[in-house]
Amino acid sequence: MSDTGPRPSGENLLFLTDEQLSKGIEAMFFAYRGFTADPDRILAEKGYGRAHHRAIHFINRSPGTTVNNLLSILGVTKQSLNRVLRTLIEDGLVESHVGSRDRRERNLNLTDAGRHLEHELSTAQRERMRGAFRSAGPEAVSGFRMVLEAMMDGDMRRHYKRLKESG
Amino acid sequence: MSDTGPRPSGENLLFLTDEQLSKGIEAMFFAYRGFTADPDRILAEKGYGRAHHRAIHFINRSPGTTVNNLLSILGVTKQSLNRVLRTLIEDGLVESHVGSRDRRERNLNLTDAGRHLEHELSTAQRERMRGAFRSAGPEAVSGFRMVLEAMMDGDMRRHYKRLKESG
DNA sequence: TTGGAATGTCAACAAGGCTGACATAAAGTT
DNA sequence: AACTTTATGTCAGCCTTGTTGACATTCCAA
Repeated sequence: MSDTGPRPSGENLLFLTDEQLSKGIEAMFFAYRGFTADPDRILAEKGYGRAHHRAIHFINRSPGTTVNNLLSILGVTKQSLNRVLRTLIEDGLVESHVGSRDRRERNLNLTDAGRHLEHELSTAQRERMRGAFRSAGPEAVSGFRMVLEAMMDGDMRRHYKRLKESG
Repeated sequence: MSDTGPRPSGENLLFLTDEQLSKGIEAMFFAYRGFTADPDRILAEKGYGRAHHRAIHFINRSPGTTVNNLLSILGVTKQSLNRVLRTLIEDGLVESHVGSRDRRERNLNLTDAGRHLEHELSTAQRERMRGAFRSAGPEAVSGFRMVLEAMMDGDMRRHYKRLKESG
């Protein structure tokens, strides 16, 4: 269970030692820090946190989305999300309108101010991603996405693919 | 700044649209959720959180490490780390010994119980990583690591490489 | 011996998770 | 029409994990 030497996977000739896997784990940990670092700085200036960023990101990505859909993407409780949404609506970054087909629902959209902050955040994060993609090269980018997609839970992969197609 | 069509990078012929970069961003977000899901379940059963996991992981990776080194790897305040370390020491998962060269320092090590929990956590996380690596293939794994390494901040990349070499 | 570094501890606070309970409106079902 | 379910919002309270600030201790080094 915890031998250290290399061994064949038997499936596709991949030799995956615990050591190699641990390096992948540490790579994820350190990279995620970099991934969030730039938006975190911008958010901190304005008194927001990562939770606000996530809400803004996915509302921007699926304009008119409902609270329930956002809940299932973000994987938090409605109380948590509601606290964040309330401040964003109060601050005039997000608009909430009663749904047209189903009036129990709320359709969420960014205001101009919301789109402005979204752009600021996503630009910073994209620049980091662009730098990483450029320095690693196109083949690496494809591998990066394949591994990440394979690492997702089923529900999250569903959301990911849906957004990928719609985008 | 926000045009949508493809455009040349001019450096290595990579065409990186904002859309492609956004997909990379979402891939990171959803994949990180999967990355932490299995350890989170185990930790929750035992009343610990991710902060405990991180401490246990890096103490295991660098036995005898000091508090200061851990602080710089984890990027939190000593008060935050200390709270976590205190519970781990009280629970008998971590040992803290006065340093030999410098007796102001504390050398941190896992106890047998600590190693046991570490193994349980890392096995779960490695299995997820192994599955992702296998399904994506060896070239994808190499690309995955290149992109992640390029995404890190300088300090984190230093820590990452040091651990990679020592491992 | 004095200054600074490494560590630990106390207190207070905030963000952002969580659960549970309850309210309301709208839609669906019988 | 009556009832149930769904979508949302809200209140209260709790936990983890981050923060800052203040202060004590220990001990290396100049």
